[in-house]
Amino acid sequence: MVPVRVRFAPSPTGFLHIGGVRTAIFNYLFARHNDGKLLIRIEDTDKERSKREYENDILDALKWLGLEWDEEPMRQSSRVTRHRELVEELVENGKAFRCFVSPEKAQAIKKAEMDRGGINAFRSPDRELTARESQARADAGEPFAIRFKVPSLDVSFNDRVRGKVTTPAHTIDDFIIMRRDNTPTYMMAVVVDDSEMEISHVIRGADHITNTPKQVLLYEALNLPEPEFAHVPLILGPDKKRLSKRHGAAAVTEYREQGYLPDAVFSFMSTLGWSLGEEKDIYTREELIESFDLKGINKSSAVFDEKKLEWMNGQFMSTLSDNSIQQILRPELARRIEDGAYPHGTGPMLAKAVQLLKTRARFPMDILDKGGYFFNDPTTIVDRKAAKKRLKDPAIPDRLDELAKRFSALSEFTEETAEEALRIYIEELDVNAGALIHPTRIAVSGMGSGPGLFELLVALGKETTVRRMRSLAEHLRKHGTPPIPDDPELELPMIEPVG
RNA sequence: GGCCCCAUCGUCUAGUGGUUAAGACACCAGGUUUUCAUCCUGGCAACAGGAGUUCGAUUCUCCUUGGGGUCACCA
Repeated sequence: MVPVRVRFAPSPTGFLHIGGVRTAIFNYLFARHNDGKLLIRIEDTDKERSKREYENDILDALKWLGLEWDEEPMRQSSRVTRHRELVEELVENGKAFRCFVSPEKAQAIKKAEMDRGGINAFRSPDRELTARESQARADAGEPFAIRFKVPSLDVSFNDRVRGKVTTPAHTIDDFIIMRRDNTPTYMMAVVVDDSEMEISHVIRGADHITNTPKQVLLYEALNLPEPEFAHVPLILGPDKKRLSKRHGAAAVTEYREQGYLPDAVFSFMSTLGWSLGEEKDIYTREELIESFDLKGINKSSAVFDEKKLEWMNGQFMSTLSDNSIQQILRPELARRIEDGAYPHGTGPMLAKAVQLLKTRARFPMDILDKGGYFFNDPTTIVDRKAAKKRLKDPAIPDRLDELAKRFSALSEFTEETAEEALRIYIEELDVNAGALIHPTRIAVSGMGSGPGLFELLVALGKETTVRRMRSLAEHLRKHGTPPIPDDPELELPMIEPVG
C-alpha cells in the first residue's frame, strides 16, 4: 500500500475561491484520514497572470480554514528545467514533435473541421516530419511549439468518483506540451510534478476531467506510474451556473470578513457534495477526518446555499464560549471606541452584550452591529414598524415616566424586582403587559426585538434604563411622534455619545 | 455543435426491486397577555419524461429531455 500523498494545486491567478476551497478541504480530509501528507503546489507556469499577492491570499485563506499542509509549498515555475528535460526525452523517442504550424493556422484548421461538422481532433501536419527536417528547420530559427503525438488508441482511466471514464483517441488534439517560448505547459508540468512529488491520489475539480486522458497519455509515454484520480463535482450558484465571481462573495477572504467562522465554512463545504449516508447535519473537524471517504463524494454537482451556511454559522457560534466571542469582537470594539462611535468606558458592556445576544446572532459582528444600545443611548428607532405599532398610544409618555420613577425608587434593581414593579403597574393600569413592555424595550434599545426585557434592563443598569425611558417620553411629548430616522433607507442608528 | 459527465422536495442530502420515500436549510402556521434573530411543535414540498426487464420499479437497461464540464502555445 503506497503512502497517501495528495496535493492542492491552485494557480495564483486570482483569490482563493469558495469552490476551490472545497477541493482543498477534500484533499486535506483525505490526507488526514489516511495519515498521509497534504502538499501545496503553486501552479504558476503562466507568468503573465500569476501574481505573488494571490499566492499569499491563497495561503492565508488555507491557514484561516485550518488546512495545514505538510512540507514547503512548491512553485511549479521552479521546476521548468526538469520539465524541459522530459519534453526533450519525448521528442527524442518520437512521442512528441516540433510543430511549426502557427497558432493562427492551427486555430483555422480546427475551426474548419468544426464548421464542416467534423468530429476529429487536431492532428498537426508536422507530426510526421523526419527528425532531420525537423532539426534543420529548428536550426534555421523557425519558431515551433512541441506537441504530443496522440496515439490512435482510446484512453481510459478509473475515476474514484465516477468509475471508468473512456475517451476516444480521435477526440484528443495533438496537444502542446511546450510553447514556442520554450516554457512547458500545465499539461506537462502536472504530470511530471505529480509523479516526482509521489502524489498517490489526484483529487481535483471535475473541470479537469477532460484533461485527464491527456495526462494519462503522458504518464504512459513517460513510463511513469499513474496516480489514482478522483474528480469532485463542481459547485453551482443559485442559477445553476458554475459558481464564480458573479455570484457575490466568492473569495474565501470575503467570507472571513463577513464574519463567517472557519469551522462553519469548513463543515459546510465538507458536506456539500459529500455525505456519509447518515442523518447528521453538522460535523466537527474531528468527525470529518474520522469518517471521510472518497466513496461518499457525490457524482452530481451541488448548488451553494448561502442561507444554509449562515444558519450553520449561527450553530457554530452558539458552541463558542462567551469568552472567545468577546475575543473576536474586542479589536472592532476598540476601533469603534477610538473612532468615537462608542463612548470610552463602555468596554465592559461587551460581556453583557455577548451573553444576551449570542444565541440570536449568526455572526459575531451582529452583536456589535445590532447591539449598539449596549454601548450608546439610542437616539433614533430604526425599527419603524415597531415604533409605529408600539408607540401610538398617547398615554405612553406618562406611563414611561411613571415606570421610570418606580424603577428609580427600587433599592435593588434585579430581574425580579424590575418585573414586579412593571407587573404591579400594569395591573393598576389594567392593560396588557405588552402595552408597557414593548415601549420600554424600544425606549432602552431603540429596537423592536431583542433579549428578554428584564435581563436587558438589568444588564444596562438602573441609571441607563431610567434615563432612556425618560428621554423617549420627553421626545414623544415634544414631537408627538417617535424618533424615527428621516431617511427610510437608514439602517444604522444615529449614534451620539452618552452625555 | 463534438466529446465527457450528471439527474430524489425550491436548495443540500438519505434511501430501497415491494417504504406512509427520511432529515436539514428556506418558507408558512402555531407554541407568546414579552418581542425575535434564539428555542419547541406542526405544515407545504421530490423520485424529469417515455419505453424495456420484472409478479412488482424511484431503484436495473435504453432513449428523450434538462443541467453541467470541456474543446487555448490558461491552469
